[in-house]
Amino acid sequence: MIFSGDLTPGSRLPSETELASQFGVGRQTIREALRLLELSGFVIMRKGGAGGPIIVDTILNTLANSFLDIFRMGRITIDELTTARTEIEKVVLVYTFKSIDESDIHALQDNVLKAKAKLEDGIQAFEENVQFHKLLAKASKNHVFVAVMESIITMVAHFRSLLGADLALSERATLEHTQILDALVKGQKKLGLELLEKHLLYIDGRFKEFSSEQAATASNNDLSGTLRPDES
Amino acid sequence: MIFSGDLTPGSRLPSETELASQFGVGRQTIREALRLLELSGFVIMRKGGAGGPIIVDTILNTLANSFLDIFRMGRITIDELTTARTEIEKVVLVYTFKSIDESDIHALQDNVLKAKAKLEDGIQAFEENVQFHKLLAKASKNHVFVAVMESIITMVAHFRSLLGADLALSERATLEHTQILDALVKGQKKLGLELLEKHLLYIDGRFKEFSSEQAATASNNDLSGTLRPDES
DNA sequence: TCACATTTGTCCGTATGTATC
DNA sequence: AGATACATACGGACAAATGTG
Repeated sequence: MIFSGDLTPGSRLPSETELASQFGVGRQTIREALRLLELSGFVIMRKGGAGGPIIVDTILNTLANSFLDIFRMGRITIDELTTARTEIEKVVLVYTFKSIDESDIHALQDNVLKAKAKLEDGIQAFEENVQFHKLLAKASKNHVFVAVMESIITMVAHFRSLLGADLALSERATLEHTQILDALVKGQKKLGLELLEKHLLYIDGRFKEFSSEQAATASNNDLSGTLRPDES
Repeated sequence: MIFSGDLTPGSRLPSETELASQFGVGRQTIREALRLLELSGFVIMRKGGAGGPIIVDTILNTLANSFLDIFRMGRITIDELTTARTEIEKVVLVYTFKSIDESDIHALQDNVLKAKAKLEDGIQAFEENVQFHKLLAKASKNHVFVAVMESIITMVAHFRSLLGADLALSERATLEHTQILDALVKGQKKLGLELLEKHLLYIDGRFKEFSSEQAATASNNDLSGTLRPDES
């Protein structure tokens, strides 16, 4: 029913006990089935009066968390990550140039404005800097690109968050985002691609510096993090 | 412990009852925790004497299933899928040319030989044709590319399996795989890229024919499939 | 602010099917 | 072929959380 669209986000399923009697099985069986749906990103469980299993759509989150698991297992090096990110984002940007529309541009402009406001207050615009690239992918209007980029960017953001704050980095990133957005608005495809490549090259360079510094100081084993960090 | 490498595939965890008493919780709580690990691709549950929760590594499978969920929800059109597949695979092939080694070539040769053997017997080499592209990605030696391509190819294969058998298509695919492999062996990068592009263009064209034919005949709603089809 | 109904979260005990030795 | 170990499933019960009146 979820696949066919009969159940859309916001719909509320019957309670566990009701589902159990409807299907003629025990509550534990229903619970594990609901747990599967929850982990697949199709429902969330809310306690209390108006609670119960509620249809949601957090599959992109689930997908990104799967990628994060691979990263956390140490099977992906920072070099592999940045290489793949750069190559794929370049390809996606070509389609973004083809398909971008007014609302995309507005969202991107809003993003850099918010980032600049934060920087004015002396705090780094980490979330906005990450979000900028997700918005770029969305503007390509290809859901596969969106899903892939969302996952890769999430891994990059996870790695970035492991390295403390860096106001200067966020400032430079925001500036370069502004330039890329400007090229997008003006339809300067070649310039936009060059700017993106330079931008990613710089960011990746800083990442590699960071990771070698970190490797030199301590053996950060990242066991403090939860398994499912952010279900926003 | 899985992330840090203390638990590697093949390790066996204590039984549910033992884990429950170790952590001071009930069995159902342990069961749901194990279910989470199972769905995340970290363990499988085996019944019987030497059974119990066993550490495995099927995260790529979990990842691909997440993508499949998005596809099944109808959020990805066949056009978006083939476009993204073509663009990303072209990028990956560049890295495959850089990093391919003897064992990769051997695996690819083995693949086309098996495919030809099947075709000789008059049966289509569906699995081998799919596997060829996964092997190409593996030869890039970039785990992000591997994960992304594995997922995309799985979606393509899922869609392909919805359209009945087609011996001629499999024959042509195998032939073109042979040519691409030949270019790889000889290091003819430009030729290889051209061959891949032509190959994907043809396959995608057939897919679009198929899907328009299908749309004309019946409203296939794909509800017969299981939620978690292949946990090989 | 307080009580109440609803629903999930967790627990225990028990029974059964099943794979392995 | 039988014993064993284990997951799977059921029913009943209570605690905790959450929204409503």
